[in-house]
Amino acid sequence: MKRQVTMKDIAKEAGVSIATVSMICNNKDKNISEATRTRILELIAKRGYVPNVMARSLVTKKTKTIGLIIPDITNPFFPEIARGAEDMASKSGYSVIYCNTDDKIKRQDNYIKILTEKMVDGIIFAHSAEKAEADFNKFRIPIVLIDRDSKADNVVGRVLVDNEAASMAGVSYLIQQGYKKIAYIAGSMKTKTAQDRLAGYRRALMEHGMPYDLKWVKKGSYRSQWGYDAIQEFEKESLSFDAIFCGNDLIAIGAIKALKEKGIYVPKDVGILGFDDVYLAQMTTPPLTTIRQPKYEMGYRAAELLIDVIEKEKKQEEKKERIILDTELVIRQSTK
Amino acid sequence: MKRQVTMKDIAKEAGVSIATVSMICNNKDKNISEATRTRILELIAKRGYVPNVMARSLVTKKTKTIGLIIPDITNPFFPEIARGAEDMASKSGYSVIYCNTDDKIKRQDNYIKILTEKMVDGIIFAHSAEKAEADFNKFRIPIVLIDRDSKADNVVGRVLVDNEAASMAGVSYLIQQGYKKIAYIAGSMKTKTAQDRLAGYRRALMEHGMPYDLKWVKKGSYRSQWGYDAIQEFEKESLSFDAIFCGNDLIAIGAIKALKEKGIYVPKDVGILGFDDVYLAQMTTPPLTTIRQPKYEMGYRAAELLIDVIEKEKKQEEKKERIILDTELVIRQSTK
DNA sequence: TACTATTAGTTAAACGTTTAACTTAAGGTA
DNA sequence: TACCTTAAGTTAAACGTTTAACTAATAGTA
Repeated sequence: MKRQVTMKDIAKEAGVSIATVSMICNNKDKNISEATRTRILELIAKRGYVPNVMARSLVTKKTKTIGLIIPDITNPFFPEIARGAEDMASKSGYSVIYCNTDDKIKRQDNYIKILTEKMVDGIIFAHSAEKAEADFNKFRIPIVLIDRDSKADNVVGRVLVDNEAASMAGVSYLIQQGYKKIAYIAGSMKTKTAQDRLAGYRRALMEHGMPYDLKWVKKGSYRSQWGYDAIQEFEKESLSFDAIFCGNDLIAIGAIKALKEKGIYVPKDVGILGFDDVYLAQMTTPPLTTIRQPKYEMGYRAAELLIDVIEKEKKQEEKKERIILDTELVIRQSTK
Repeated sequence: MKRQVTMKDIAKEAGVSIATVSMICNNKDKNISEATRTRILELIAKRGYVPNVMARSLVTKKTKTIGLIIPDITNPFFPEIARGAEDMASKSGYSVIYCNTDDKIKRQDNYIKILTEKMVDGIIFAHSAEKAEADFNKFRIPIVLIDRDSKADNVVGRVLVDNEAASMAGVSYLIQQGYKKIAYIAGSMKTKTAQDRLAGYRRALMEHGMPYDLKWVKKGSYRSQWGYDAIQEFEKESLSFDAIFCGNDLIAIGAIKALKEKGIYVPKDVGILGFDDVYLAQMTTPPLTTIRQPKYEMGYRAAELLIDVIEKEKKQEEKKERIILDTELVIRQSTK
């Protein structure tokens, strides 16, 4: 591979100093004559010069790169978030390094270390709450939380959804539709979202004067296999229900599959309510009634917020934005 | 934010030279006494020193970062690939920057430029063939192609699937099941995959002495809306068929939806064969018969190959690996 | 004329590492 | 004793930029 063309080469060939070339590249050209400016620019194009970002970053301490730490890109909830973040980032000239943690603290810590070393300018983070509260002090860079809240106060912002209110609205809808015995299959309780959704489920029941009983809630993970398995558990305990609120759409899909195998039909025999409205949700039979989260927007706004902080170099203290995005109950055919 | 702790700080505090610290950090410590070694290591831990990768990269010309250029992470075919690549990369201490091109040449070129500037050590690339052949000469870094082949000869490797053979096997299966009039809804003809799958469809028909007629093939995009629309087009032309081979699972799902709305049932009235075996495929009603691609493995192997080239600094000429992964016909319930 | 401003640059230090070449002291060998 | 080897470092250049501080020449002004 041929050697990279450097500023030095350009400067030498043009008979100017390196600083002149640098200034032209960075549009700090108030003190450069139009003639030299175009001459240098042409030379740059001709020689195919591209600036070395390493060298630049070394002095500016900005890498124009952000990190995106999520549990698993393979979970259909996350690609849209990632896409939103990437679209916004690239619009502002940033690249994004993505990291899958599987909600494992160890992987999470490792990525934090790596991203710190790589000197990313900031991080978008859907963190696991496995340890009571993540230690964000490890970060010396701005971080914005998505999807999952945390009490940690050294983050510059959050882009969330009101999981409790959304769940409450969803379960209330179920109640209004006449469902009497509503079970809840929760996702991983390691996440704040699962805790909030449980709280919403509970509040909906209470406010409608219906009993809240932990017998009717199963706690597991956010995978469709868990939805499938949870149904078996309910059956073992011979618990009967006429509707199930599921922690996310994947769980809902697994549950529907299990019910179908037992000859129980949705929504005829039991109603199913999902959460997220992933792409899949409209493709299943029956299409899922679910609570939509604006996933793309979540990623987009998070990147926007983060980049804003980075560029303004706001102190973390200054302004901690908390953006709450709207959810929407999407009524399809898994409920009557 | 506090200043980064540097090697200089460590060296000064320990009363050694910077070079000593550097050598210890990089395990080039043959000439370092065990005593100093542990002393420095302890100091590093105590002060929380992390090396500045920018500075290092500036001299070594390695960033331990690779790029992943794909059309769209939101397309369920790609997350698994991305995950495979990321898993392998992080195992070897590499990070991955991901880029969505939407198969737009302009975005593609832009990312190539950015990744070059950021000095990634290599690129994994699912490229669009919109322009006859992509100009990989823009790259001064190793690149491995995934999913879509190209005649370009300045790539260090490819990880592919034999789309033609796989399609031929799939369509042959359809024929063996007794289907007589098999249509094909193709994805974007900008991609080599779509072209190869068409070739396979054609060969299957020909080798079984069945007529190949372009009336029965519709060319569009890899989105489920296209599958839906293609059915309307067939109807307008009042073409009848008893099976459809779809360019991917998304198309298949869209087609099934359109058929269902017209009261045509799968597989009773028409059989449907998909491609990819995305997660969705087993969740739909009916679950899709489809040709599975080893997506995770594709990403994993591509990263493995790329990193191998990077670390060995093989010349591009030396060894151009072409890895062909096995596909598998997964028979579910969308065919009889 | 003497002074100030403006234009169009240049100089050189700094960013935090890596690494080839050198040094110095102690120990071994003939 | 004189010479060689080895261990345990040190020195200094290099990587490719950015940027604050400086300069030199010309134009404008009182």
